[in-house]
Amino acid sequence: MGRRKVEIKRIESKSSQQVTFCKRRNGLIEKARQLSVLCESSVAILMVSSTGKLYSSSFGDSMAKIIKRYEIQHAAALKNMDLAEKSRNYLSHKELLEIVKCKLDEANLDDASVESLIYLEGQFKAALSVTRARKTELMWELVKNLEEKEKLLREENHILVSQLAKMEKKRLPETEDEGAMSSVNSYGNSPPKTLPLLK
Amino acid sequence: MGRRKVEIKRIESKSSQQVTFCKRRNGLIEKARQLSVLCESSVAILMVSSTGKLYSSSFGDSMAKIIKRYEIQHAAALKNMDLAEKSRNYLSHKELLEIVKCKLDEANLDDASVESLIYLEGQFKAALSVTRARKTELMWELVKNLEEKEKLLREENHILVSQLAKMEKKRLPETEDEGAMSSVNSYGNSPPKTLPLLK
DNA sequence: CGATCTATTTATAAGTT
DNA sequence: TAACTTATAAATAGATC
Repeated sequence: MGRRKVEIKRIESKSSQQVTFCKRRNGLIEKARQLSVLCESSVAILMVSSTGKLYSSSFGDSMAKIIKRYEIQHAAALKNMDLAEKSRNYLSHKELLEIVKCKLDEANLDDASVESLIYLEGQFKAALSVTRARKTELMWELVKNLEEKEKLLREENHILVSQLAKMEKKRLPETEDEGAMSSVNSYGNSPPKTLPLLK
Repeated sequence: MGRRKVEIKRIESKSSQQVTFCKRRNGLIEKARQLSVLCESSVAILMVSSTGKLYSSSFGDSMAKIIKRYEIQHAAALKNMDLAEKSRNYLSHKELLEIVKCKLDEANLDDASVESLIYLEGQFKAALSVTRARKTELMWELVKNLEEKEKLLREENHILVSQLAKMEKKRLPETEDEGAMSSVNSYGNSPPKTLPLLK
């Protein structure tokens, strides 16, 4: 669209290239703006000229947000893998980085303010440990249950031992044998069929 | 450039909006490609539709490289600002990381390790996971121990109940009382002082 | 719906200042 | 060199299939 048709191939003349870059760069940005407005969408454009200069613009959301969005999407495939496991399997720097970025983004979608890297680290660890914390919690419940059972069983045992000792004494009153089973408390004579302890 | 002029403002009809998004998105991408080829430059475009779907394309360099370029540049602009002030101004974690990376660069870590901070963080997290795994492991040991104890205590109980039953019978041979404690196996007459079960 | 067509608008290459 | 002009290519809105 100009005085004559141009082939889409490298422009040899550096100055023409520069002019065209400038014109088309502006055109691209305007098109992006229009797309954003017309279609209620976010658009980000990054351009690096042949001389290495960077141009960027975004519409709708901020550049940071759009890029973050991209990275979340991009890392989505990796995010569910267990970090430690990946580590053990000799993850490359790049892959590990992807996972880490993803986790950070997950932990930080609302752009909360931060004061230090330690805070960030804390956020990160917290996010990481939610699932594990639940697992630990359940395990603790299990352990406590078992400990309770153990205590009850020991009590029951103790009572039984006492009863046995008493009966032994009745049968053989001369025995002075005591030791570990020296009973403390006595119960009624009828042997308990089952102590109402376990389930 | 169509049958009639359109104002650049939100398209009300969702379906028209969708059609326009699709057409102009393709147009934008083609323009980006042309700019890249004509002017030997790199161009990246990210678009998020109103329905939240992400579209991206890049020409020249890879998306990752272009974004990294942007982030480094962006961080460079931030690196001289006061950290605390930036914090107050709702710096995102990502931006903070950029600053830190910059600082690391300044501190002249060699160029290849621009990402070393994030990498280290990843490593750190991996280490954390390992620690958690160890904790879990120990907990499982604990659980298994407790379960073993429980089993042994139940056995012991069972034996004690049997013994009591036998003695009861000896004293009151006429009793036909049985029930839950009806014993199965018998032991020697001497009551066990302590069964060698626990610790 | 999505692809294709075409009347128009828009972008821009080259020319001009 | 950059800004303005203009002839023309390209993009696309709405229609049609």
